[in-house]
Amino acid sequence: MPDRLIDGAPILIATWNVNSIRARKQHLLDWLATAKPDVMCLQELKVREEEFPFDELGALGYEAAVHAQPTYNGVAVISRLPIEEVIPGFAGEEGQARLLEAVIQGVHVLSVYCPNGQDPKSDKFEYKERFFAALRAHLDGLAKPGAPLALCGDTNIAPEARDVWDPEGCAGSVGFHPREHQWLRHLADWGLHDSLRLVDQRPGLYSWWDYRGFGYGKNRGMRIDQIWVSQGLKGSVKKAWIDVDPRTWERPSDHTPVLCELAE
DNA sequence: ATGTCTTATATAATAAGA
Repeated sequence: MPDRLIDGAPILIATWNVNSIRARKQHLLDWLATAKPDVMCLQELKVREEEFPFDELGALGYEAAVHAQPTYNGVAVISRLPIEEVIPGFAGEEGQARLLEAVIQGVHVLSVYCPNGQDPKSDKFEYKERFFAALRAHLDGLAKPGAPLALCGDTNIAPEARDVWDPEGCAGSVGFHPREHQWLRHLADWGLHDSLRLVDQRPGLYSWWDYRGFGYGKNRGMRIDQIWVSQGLKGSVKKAWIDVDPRTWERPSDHTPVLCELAE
């Protein structure tokens, strides 16, 4: 058995695809002030690193590790606990800023923004396939499943029927396609567990609703953001939930935060 | 409802994502 990884106080980890850190800066600051996560993974920064709000997050007690590019993609880990090591990027990115790892209290925290894939017939879908294969290979080279690791972010895949608003209608579409489920299963087979499903089996728990067609109002959502924990952290997951509230705010991200509390 | 709302960029109209 691995050593105890979480000493003392519980650690609250969160992940949020903000869909532009500039457009959502105040939402993020407001949410941090009340939710108070210790570690937070962010995706879709859509900003140059020099325009990332280091100072305003610093004022709330967070240091930040950022892997960004102009206009598209971009991921970060922000933390109130010291960040011991930062590894930006990996071999599968193909020039797009989609993965950053930060080591915090010995825990590997990975913020990931997986490709959307657009359409199963699109070449972007092939990129999504390569990305998932490369991500699995990256984990193979990074750590053993017994090591403490949390892979957090927007996988752009809803794992199961209970994670989409219309399983029949969505079947075969991007985000809920059998090939995508194979890729996600292969990734999870490294030794990852979907933290929310360790503690909550209810259907209809969504993290994303389409801007189009009044998706949120009709609750046409999908759970495409997850916090995956390694075998070494599985026993430490005490709570896991989705905070829908920010999706109701004015000019929201199309995603809402996902959280997981780790404790002895 | 293959829609339309979002954000980005050499700030006006377009591209791209979801």
